[in-house]
Amino acid sequence: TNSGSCTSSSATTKDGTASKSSHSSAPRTRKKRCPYSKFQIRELEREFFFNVYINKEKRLQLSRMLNLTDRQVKIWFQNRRMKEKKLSRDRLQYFSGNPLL
Amino acid sequence: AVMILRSRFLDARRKRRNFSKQATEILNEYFYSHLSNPYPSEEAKEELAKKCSITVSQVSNWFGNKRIRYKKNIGKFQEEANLYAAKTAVNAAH
DNA sequence: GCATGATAAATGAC
DNA sequence: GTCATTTATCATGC
Repeated sequence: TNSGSCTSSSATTKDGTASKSSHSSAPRTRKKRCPYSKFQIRELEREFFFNVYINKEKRLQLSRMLNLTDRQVKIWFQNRRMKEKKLSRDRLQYFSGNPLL
Repeated sequence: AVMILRSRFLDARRKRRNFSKQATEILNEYFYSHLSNPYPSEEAKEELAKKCSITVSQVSNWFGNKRIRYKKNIGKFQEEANLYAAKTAVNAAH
């Protein structure tokens, strides 16, 4: 649904060394949250199912294929692991006090 | 039967239901009486969850949403803030 | 039509 | 690495 608005490039160009300037407080603008496409999610989920922890090598490969940064892929896996943990907790709580079991 | 429960669990998550009036009351009381530091500890969250009959995650969600939405538009919540400020003042007097 | 609860990217503490 | 959080977005209630 979203198309090309968020694809890669935005802040990745040369990152960092912008050191130049912005004196003291450089509250570098927080990167705007951009939802990933269905395709990106499918590929990320596929790899996650295969391996909850991803190699550096596969991470680079996947980031290139999906037009994401390695950092974004890394963060996605971290968040995805947290989601899995929360799902487990919720399942336990939901099915524990169930009258039909 | 298991499948029914499974599906029921799956769509029970994003399907939103408003909290009870009493629950919102309790959460707001805590929020506005800790306005300088509206970050309840894990223990406080558990107690709030129990009193509101909701989960700890739901308490965290509520405070996360409340903090950002309050910060983004303090004016809109001014009336509400005064209301609960007065309420906690009365409670303190008793 | 917004208010509200839940989820998805992104950051930072540790 | 985990994990609480911020922020925008999503989906629903009314």
